[in-house]
Amino acid sequence: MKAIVAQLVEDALAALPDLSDAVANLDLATTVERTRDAGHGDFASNVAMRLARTARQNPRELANTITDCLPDSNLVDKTEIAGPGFINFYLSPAAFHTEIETILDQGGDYGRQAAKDHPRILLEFVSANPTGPLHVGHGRHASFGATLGNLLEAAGYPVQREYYVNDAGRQMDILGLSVCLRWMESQGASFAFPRAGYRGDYIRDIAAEIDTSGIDSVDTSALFEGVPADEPDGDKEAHIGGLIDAAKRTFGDDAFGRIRQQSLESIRQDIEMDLAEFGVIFDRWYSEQDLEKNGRIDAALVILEKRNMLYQKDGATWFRATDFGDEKDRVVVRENGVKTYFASDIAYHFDKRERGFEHLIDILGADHHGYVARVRAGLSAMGYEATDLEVELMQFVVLFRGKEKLAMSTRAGEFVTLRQLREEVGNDAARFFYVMRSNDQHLDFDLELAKRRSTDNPVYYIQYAHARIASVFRQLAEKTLTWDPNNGRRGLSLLTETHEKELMTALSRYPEVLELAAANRAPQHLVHYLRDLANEFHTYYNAHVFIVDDDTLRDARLTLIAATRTVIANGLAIIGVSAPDRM
RNA sequence: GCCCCGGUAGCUCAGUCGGAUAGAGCACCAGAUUCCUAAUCUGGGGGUCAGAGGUUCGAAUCCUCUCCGGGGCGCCA
Repeated sequence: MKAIVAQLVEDALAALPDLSDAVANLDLATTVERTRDAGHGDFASNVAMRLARTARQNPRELANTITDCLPDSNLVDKTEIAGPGFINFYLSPAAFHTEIETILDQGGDYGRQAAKDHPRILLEFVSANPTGPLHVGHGRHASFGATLGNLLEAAGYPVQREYYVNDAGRQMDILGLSVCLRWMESQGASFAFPRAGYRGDYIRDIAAEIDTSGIDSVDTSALFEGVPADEPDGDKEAHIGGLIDAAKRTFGDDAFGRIRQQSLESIRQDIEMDLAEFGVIFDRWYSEQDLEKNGRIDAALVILEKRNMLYQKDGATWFRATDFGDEKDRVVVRENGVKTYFASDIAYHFDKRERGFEHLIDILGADHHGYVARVRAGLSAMGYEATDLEVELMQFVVLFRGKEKLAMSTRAGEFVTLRQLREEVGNDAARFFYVMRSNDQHLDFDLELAKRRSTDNPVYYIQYAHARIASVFRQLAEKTLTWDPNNGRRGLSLLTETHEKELMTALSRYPEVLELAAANRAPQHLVHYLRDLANEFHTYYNAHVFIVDDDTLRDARLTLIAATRTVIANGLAIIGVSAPDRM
């Protein structure tokens, strides 16, 4: 709808050749906006003020000139010049009626833009290490990422959702060892579990179900002999490192490797199932092990070497990150010959780009912000643009139960898992609450509020609007009446109540909200919009009876609320929240 | 020390590319409610947009500095 007004302004300016220079460096789409105050009409343009300086004209006079050149349109009732030089547009009722018809015609597609071919977007999110179940922080990443993916698709972009599985490296060895040790305990062995091991109960569960043949006959003394002391007397990293070496030696690389793979695969599958239950589906699970196996990390290092981006120092191989704006050079191969995590990440991001994705979006925890510059540097050094990579940083989640803040200690295994949260408040409330706030705002997640079945709870309030509309149609049937949509369309001009006009205005904003939320990577705009829309509907419901005796007025009102139901359902679908017909 | 994010009503937060009188929910106060769902509704009070300077027709928004809170600055991942 905004586009209609913007087009009128553009046409008017085209008829004013004297202004063409000034117009040239102005993005006209940005000069039209919704008014905040109905007293200013439906849309306002600040184009005259924006052009006034370069055109060296008084803004109000300029606004007058532009208004005179506006083409006639049956969608605009009148225009006014107001304030310092705003042009206010008052749209005709027909403009809103057309929009209602568009909603009904397009249904689930209403608000979506035409599919574009470019840029192809690769959206990577969650990517939690497969060392344990997802916790509430990951839930925010999952909800935000899934919603952003939906928003970008609604904006017409081709999107692939990807989960990068950090299934290589030392922490996988620590996982494998933790499982071995828990299994040995289950067989009656007794020893101090390493401080740096994974201590959660899920490790015992894995130990109970996987194939541990190969470590059956090992006695603990052989494993712990000669291993450096654990904390507090010694160093926990050295201790667990010694245990890993001992385990590989005594069990054999094959047996240990098998346990490690089974353990991580068990956790990875659990994560995938957890996310699927949460409505978060990935197109691809990209394994770091595969990256290494396929030689892509070495290949990336060769390219960097050829481009003279690497050098040796202190026995390690360094990448010249400072040449690309990072604050220091970074190690890619350690003195011990082991490649760093950063080396695989260069290779991974290069690979994303090589697979034809022109725009890469990573959703990362705010604690990873220091990492962004070097990944960008890597991408630049590999011959792509640093700006090809966009990073959205997520701030942390703090759980509340009413006023009480829930302590969460990952170390002690006391963290709340995503699964526990979902079970307590339900998927809908969880998906909704997680995207309620801007990603760069800390999120206070109130479990009590999320569970409440009253209008205090925004997700409830919005779903209730949807269910209420369905209920009205059930009432209609009970009264043995039917809705005639065509008659309703013809009768839309009967909808002249303030509440009806406000509801129509709110509905017509939906495509603009979607576009804005996608462009700004800001799902909270959609959340706020849906709450506003639900509020407009509930207010209307409370003020007027829909099922009236007059056939045409009744059909028209039912047409309006049917359109409302469609928009609420579409918006909730983007967030991943159900739109129930009954509650 | 350097880097990132935040600071807007009592609380939790929106505020688009600079736009007209600063927005919502909760809480609070006052009313209403024989009615398609009380699983409520209507109205009201409440602001030094952290502070100071700058840019301009116009600043919560952009720039500079300061203060406060969170996070990050590994041959960890």
